[in-house]
Amino acid sequence: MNRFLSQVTKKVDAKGRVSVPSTFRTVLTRLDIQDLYVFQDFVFPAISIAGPEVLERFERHIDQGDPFSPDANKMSLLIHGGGVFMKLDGEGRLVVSDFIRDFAGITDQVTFVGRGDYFQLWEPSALTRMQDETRRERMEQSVRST
Amino acid sequence: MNRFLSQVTKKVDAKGRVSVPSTFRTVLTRLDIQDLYVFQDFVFPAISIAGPEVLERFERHIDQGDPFSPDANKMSLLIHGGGVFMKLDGEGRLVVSDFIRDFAGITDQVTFVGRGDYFQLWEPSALTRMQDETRRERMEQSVRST
DNA sequence: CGAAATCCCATTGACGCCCAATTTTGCCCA
DNA sequence: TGGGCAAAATTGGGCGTCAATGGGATTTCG
Repeated sequence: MNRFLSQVTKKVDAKGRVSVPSTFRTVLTRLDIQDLYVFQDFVFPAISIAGPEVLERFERHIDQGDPFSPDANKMSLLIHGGGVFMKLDGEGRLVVSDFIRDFAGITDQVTFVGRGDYFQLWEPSALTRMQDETRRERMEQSVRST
Repeated sequence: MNRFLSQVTKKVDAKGRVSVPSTFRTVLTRLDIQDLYVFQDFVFPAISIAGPEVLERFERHIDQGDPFSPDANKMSLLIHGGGVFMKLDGEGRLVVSDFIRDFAGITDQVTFVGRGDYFQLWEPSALTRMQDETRRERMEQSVRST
């Protein structure tokens, strides 16, 4: 399969590394992605990881408008200031930098979450909390609509 | 990669210096930039840092109109009066002058923020506030559009 | 001359790259 | 169905290099 699915929780080692699940790495290989565009998600307290073309898409979006406008500047602040390129090491591990750690509230454990054509890094309990909340909201919606 | 990305917070030392992240310095070298055009940003309470050609672009922009017009004068006030050339020291450090300090509200910590083809200096909390605010705005946009 | 800006050097710490040990997984065969 | 194996994946750590930091020492300029 060529998309990112499921979720796995991994320990961050003493050097601050986590090995990316091999299933995810397989997808990366299939999509021919070496450089990872790692960015602070716009919606969740999580890190999103995709290929370079995602950044390029964001940039094209900015280029369409006035580059001096507050909106364009704010967008750039998110996608440039809130993003980095990273590589995996020889063993397929990712360094959990402060950039990642602080934004996602990650300490010694990371949950990898597939999101289709990209994946995310979550602080484990934050993910379950968000999922629970979402299920609850959907329940209430269905109740209302009956 | 040949653009400025990500964000890093650094301490200003006792002599008022901060070392520019090596990733940024690498980009500067790749773009062959020695003299830094350091100016007070037009949009944010932050300092923007780019190569000399950015100033030249601004000047060309002014030259296109009536040089005596209020607009051209105001523009010059910003790009000339609000800008200065600086160099890094031997170890790649930048002196945080009052020019920078006062405008960006920086005291003992500076956040370097990549902006694509240039980078910025922010007072750390001001940056996170702006980024959070922007994400919130984007959220509200999507909600409205549903 | 005094204060600040520069230059220079030493130490510390972080990171990339590599290899070894261990665990897990998939598969074949009894 | 249960082992047993081999391959793959994960994990831990060593080591060299480079970046970051702190602190003199020296020069510059008012």
